[in-house]
Amino acid sequence: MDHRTFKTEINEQLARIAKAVANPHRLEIIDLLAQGERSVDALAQETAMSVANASQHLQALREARLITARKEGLRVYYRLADYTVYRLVQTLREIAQQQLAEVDRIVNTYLTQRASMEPVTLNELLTRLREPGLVILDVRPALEYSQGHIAGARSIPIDELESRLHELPQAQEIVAYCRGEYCVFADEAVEILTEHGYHVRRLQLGYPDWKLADLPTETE
Amino acid sequence: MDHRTFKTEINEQLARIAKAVANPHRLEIIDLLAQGERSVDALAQETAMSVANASQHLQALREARLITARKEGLRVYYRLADYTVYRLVQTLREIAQQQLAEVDRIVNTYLTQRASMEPVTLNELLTRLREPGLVILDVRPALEYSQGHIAGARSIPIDELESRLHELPQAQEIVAYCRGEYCVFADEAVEILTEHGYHVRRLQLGYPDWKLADLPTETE
DNA sequence: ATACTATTCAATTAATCAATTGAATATTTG
DNA sequence: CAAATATTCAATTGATTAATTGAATAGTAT
Repeated sequence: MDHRTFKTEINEQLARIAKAVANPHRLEIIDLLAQGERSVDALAQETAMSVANASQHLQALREARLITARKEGLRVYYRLADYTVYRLVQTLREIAQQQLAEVDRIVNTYLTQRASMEPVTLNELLTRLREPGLVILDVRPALEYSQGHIAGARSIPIDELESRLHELPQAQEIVAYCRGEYCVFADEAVEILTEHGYHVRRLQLGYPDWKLADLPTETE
Repeated sequence: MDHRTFKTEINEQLARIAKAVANPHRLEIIDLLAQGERSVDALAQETAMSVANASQHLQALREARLITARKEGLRVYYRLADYTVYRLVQTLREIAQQQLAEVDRIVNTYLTQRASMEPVTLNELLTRLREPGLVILDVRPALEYSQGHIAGARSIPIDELESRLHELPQAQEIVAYCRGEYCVFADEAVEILTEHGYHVRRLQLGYPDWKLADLPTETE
């Protein structure tokens, strides 16, 4: 029994997964794929990378079996190999938040309104899902909403919010959410809605966290 | 509001944590530190690295704020900066097991008896903690046992087990555990004890998983 | 058939990472 | 004090990673 070799080989497999996510672009790609399947050029655009570079990063994730692909015509669509792959991002996020002062500094620098907003926890929203006076507002792009969203949520993509305010009843409380803890769409929605006199709060996490917690979702 | 920059900076911090654990030696170091604080030369020995190399890897973990150090005389002792850092290893392990066929292949190659042994889950052991006929056997080195162990466990380090069999009542059921899912001490203990007619099963995970689940622990 | 398009592949270059080496630093002992 | 020791530091070397570039491949439309 060669323990040393066993240990080494096992830890090499664990490191293989860690290496695959040890790059900021690849983390962002996983985050986007957790919203729903995406083509290479869509991912490239969203992450401000060249198609060739995005493709290389996707091959790295694929080598580690974290994503899978299907081809349709000219396009290749990627998705998470298993939804639990998103747990890698979650755990990294939680540990980084806990251990790195830089995370707070970055959040406080860019999201200056967050300190004054009490977010809604997943659990709180779960208990209020059937509340008649509550609007759950998904401000991600409509495609993402249709691929999966919190049960009962309605969709107004952030870039349409200003022009579609009239669709939202001012008497109701709104919980806005988007892609995850570091997605800014919901922060922007809270700002806009607050300026227009709405009672609105941001959901603390995002759709992938909700889904991964096996809470009620819908697709369109 | 520069979303692109915010996204990039946040993901760089997440990647910083991932990079720190994206090395097999560093994963093993975290695993060992989860058993309790350790000096550099002890870590170097256990991981079959030079002291200089171990020290370099420790500096990498330290840069990512995953470990902390205290000095005592000539020696520097390292520990996890927070016990939840072990969650990185747990998550990587779970995703690797789920996504990489290589993990099963490696385990089946080196731990050939595992397929025929039904392990005890943490939950099952928790419900049986006060069972009078059950012996919980910690087969890690005695130092690790003293730094922290499952409440009510007794210690016989694996390298002393053959010579101390007489201390174990053959009429009782034994649950053996060690450092974690890929620690082989408990497998070896099961083999030895089974050969000698004991009724013994391995705990599925190890002490750090037990501790991280906030289940009852003791120190000596 | 040609032209266009989405993606991958492979090569190149620069940056980063890992192991080793030996010196430097700090502590302990006789 | 000198000698021994545990660890870190810094430099070197070789390996790996990331971005870019342009060619190759496969699919679609005319």
